[in-house]
Amino acid sequence: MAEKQDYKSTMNLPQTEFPMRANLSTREPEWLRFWDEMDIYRKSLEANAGGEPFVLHDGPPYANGHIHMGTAYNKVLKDLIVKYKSMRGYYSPYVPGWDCHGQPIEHQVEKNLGPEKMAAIGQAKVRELCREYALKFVDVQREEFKRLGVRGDWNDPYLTLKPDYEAGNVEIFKKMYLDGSIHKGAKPIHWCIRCHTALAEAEIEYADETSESIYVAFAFTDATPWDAEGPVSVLIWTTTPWTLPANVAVTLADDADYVGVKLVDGRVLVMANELVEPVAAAAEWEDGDYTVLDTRVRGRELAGLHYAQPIHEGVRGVIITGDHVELSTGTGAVHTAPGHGDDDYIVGVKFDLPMVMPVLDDGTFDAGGGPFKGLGVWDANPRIIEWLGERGTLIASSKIAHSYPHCWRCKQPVIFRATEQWFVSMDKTGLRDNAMNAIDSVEWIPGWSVNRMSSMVSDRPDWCISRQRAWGVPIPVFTCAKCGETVATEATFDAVIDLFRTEGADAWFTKTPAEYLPSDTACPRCGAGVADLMPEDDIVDVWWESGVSHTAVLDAREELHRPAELYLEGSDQHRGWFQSALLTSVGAYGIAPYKGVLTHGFIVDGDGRKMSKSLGNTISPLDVIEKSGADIIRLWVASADYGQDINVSAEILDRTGEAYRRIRNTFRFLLSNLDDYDPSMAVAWDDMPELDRFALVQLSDLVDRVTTSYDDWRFHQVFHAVHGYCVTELSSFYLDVIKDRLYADAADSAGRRSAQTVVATILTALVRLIAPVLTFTTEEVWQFMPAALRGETQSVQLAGWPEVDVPSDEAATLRSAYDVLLQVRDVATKALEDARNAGAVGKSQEARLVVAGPVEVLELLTAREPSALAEMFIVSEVVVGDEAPEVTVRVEHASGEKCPRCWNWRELNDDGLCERCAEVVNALA
RNA sequence: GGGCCCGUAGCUCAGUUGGUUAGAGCGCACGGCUGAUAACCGUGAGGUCAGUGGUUCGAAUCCACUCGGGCCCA
Repeated sequence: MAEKQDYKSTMNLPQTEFPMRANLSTREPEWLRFWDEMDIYRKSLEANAGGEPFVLHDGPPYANGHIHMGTAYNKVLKDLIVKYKSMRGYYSPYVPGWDCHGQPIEHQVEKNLGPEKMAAIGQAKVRELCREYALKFVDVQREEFKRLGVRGDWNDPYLTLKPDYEAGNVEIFKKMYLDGSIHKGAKPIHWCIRCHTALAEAEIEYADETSESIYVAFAFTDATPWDAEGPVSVLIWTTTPWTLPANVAVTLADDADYVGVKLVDGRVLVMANELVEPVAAAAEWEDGDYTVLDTRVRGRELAGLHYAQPIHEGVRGVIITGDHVELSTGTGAVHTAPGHGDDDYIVGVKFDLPMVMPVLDDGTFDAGGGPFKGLGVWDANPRIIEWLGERGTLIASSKIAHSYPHCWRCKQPVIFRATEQWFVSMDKTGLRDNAMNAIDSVEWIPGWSVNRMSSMVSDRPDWCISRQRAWGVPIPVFTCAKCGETVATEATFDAVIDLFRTEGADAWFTKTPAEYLPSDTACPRCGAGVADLMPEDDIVDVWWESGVSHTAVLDAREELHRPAELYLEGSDQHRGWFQSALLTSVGAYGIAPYKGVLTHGFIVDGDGRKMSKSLGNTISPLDVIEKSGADIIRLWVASADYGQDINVSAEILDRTGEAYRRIRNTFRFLLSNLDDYDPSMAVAWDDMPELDRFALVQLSDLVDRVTTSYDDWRFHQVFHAVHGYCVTELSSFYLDVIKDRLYADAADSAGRRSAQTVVATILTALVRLIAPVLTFTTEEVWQFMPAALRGETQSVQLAGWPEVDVPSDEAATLRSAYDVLLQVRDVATKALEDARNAGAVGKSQEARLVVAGPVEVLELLTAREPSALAEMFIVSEVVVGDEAPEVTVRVEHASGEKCPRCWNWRELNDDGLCERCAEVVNALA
């Protein structure tokens, strides 16, 4: 026992302080302090001050609530890219931002206050509370993002509520307004009665709702082909009875057949031929209750006929035709109220129909509601049905369950209602075409993303940018109190830009225009002076606000530039930020705000289902950090293919943790064998054993593969390449093989130093390759490295990118030779396993191998030293045997005795050691 | 209902222009080692490539449909 201990002390066994257990949740914060103290963000910029710039422009998350898996994923992916580019030498500033305005915050503040207090305080006070609320969550999220290891200018982020940013909105508005892209118009939009506001598409949620379903007969006042049969009406179907007061037309399908259906009371109802049966079923007509008359005409033949408006006495409506008429439901005759529907609006414009709008902001009817004046639309529904029933024009009535739009905040059903709004016109100034062209100039990752963007831009309606709320940036124009004219000129815009820049948008609500507009400002129509100008009440859509960051941030900050190299967000932003940024940039400058756009999928659970509280399948990144550490999240981010949805579950995180430990242990083993190493001991390529050269070839190939994967934005392949390399190339092959040399050869022998040279090369390359991902762990590795390997470089983040050069001709030869040798090794390990199971050997070092095989294989083997083969197979002896069609390996017990020091089987010297060990031990003595 | 996208072993991913018994790593089972030890090495078992039907001499790869899922829109 004592003797054994002695030999152990003569060996160079692995030694390192680098802990096997990561204990990330407590150690990571220490590295955050370390980086903070050295100001790593500034240092990374200074280091690449002369480098080509790479600007990844952060899309601002909404300053509301804690981060979740999706925001964590997004930020880590960005950080990974920024750090990679930075290590490649790019000047890569990263300025995080937050979206601070908008309805959700205002709504939350409103909820906290309660409706009474809310009504009692003024707009300025509301804005102050909203600001406090937003800033609070900026702080919360900032700390959470930092904890993930994300590097950026956290001390000076961009906030959409900052005065400079608010002024940026006006700069873009000015350009687009003066170009004629922005106009005021009436248009049906989603309107929330409760919130008294227009809602953007993004603010709408669809949910099941039960509505009235009614069939109503509109009596013709002009002659029809069916007049001989009795009084003729056109039959319409609607699920919104309250829109009937605004009816001005009935739209038919141009090409469809329409028939008259005669009821037992003699009335004739006109409807599409193919919908007669469904209508009969809905109206519960029995077979004898109705007759389909022979006369049938195309929809277009009825166009121009008039009918009596169903609600208003003495008013007439007109029959028109349109493309949007569906023949799958209803009657084929569509009740048309241009103020209450998108399709209706479009045909209304086409046929120059009046836009009747009898519904007020609060959802009640004005005089235009006729008998229903003063009623709210939902209350009016049953009354209207009753009223129609009394007049005999109600043919059928039932309930229908269908998907209906709701306000995303108050969850109430919304209505379509025409109001005065501000719009960005998609076509008036060619914005749509210009945007489509700009899309072509951008690199979209993944490639299909361009389809999605193109189809959305080509299909989208004009962009309604006004909101009737308090918490935001005002639409920066004025209205003449005398004549109602809009006043907005270069001079007024510049004055507003100035005002916002110096005092913030709050000043819009606390000052009068006379205080900041040029004194000679006057209404161009009636000549009224500045004292008669009223600031616009509406604020601008938050998508507009975040969209203009290309100007408010990229242009405004010295370290950034426009267009940015990359925008990176979830795929929902094709309709959100990617688009609002594109439209405002193309509108103002004619070009896209980004050179590249990377989109990732959504975070879903292990079964591919979306995460939701009701499903109970949510995972919080904060919990994962607490339990496992941020590097586990970062490794998970890198391991998944973002081109599709990204799964996360306890099992997936467990697997990720296992992969992490494998990588960490590989680093630990590399470190532990460099304890006595210094770069001055490095062995040159020409002096290395072949195996070591091959290891460098493998490393060089890895660097190439990983670099290409990063450059191609395929980060999951970075993970797979690095992990696979640790497991296959290193742990189970090279590192296993060189243990004998590292442990048993003399500490300063050429063989050991050569292996250490390779180990050091692998370590310093590998730690850089994975540093963008495992930001904490690689820093830990960096700080545990022999100081001389680290050099002057304080942090792995400043260490640059590895280059491992190997002579290419020799590398090619080695690759092909080892391709075969490793196959032989596979056969050998299998044979050893069989021998082990048979009880013939335990450790492979107890074995002697006899290899037979095809002549070209035997040639490869005999060309190498038997000792090199024995080393590679980790056995005591390898003998090249006879030629055979297949490679076969016979396992025999090694001859000689087990050397008590190195455990190889050898002829032992008198001192009981093998030749090599005797020499080493003697030299030590 | 429409647009875009996804569905390969328990998990994460490879699968070149369609071409032999579909691969890797992890996990799992079993074994070894005890000088990487809450480590390390080896062997093995796992897949009607979501399903159905086509095109083809041949399909995980092309087409259609169905099912399941995601984002966006109605």
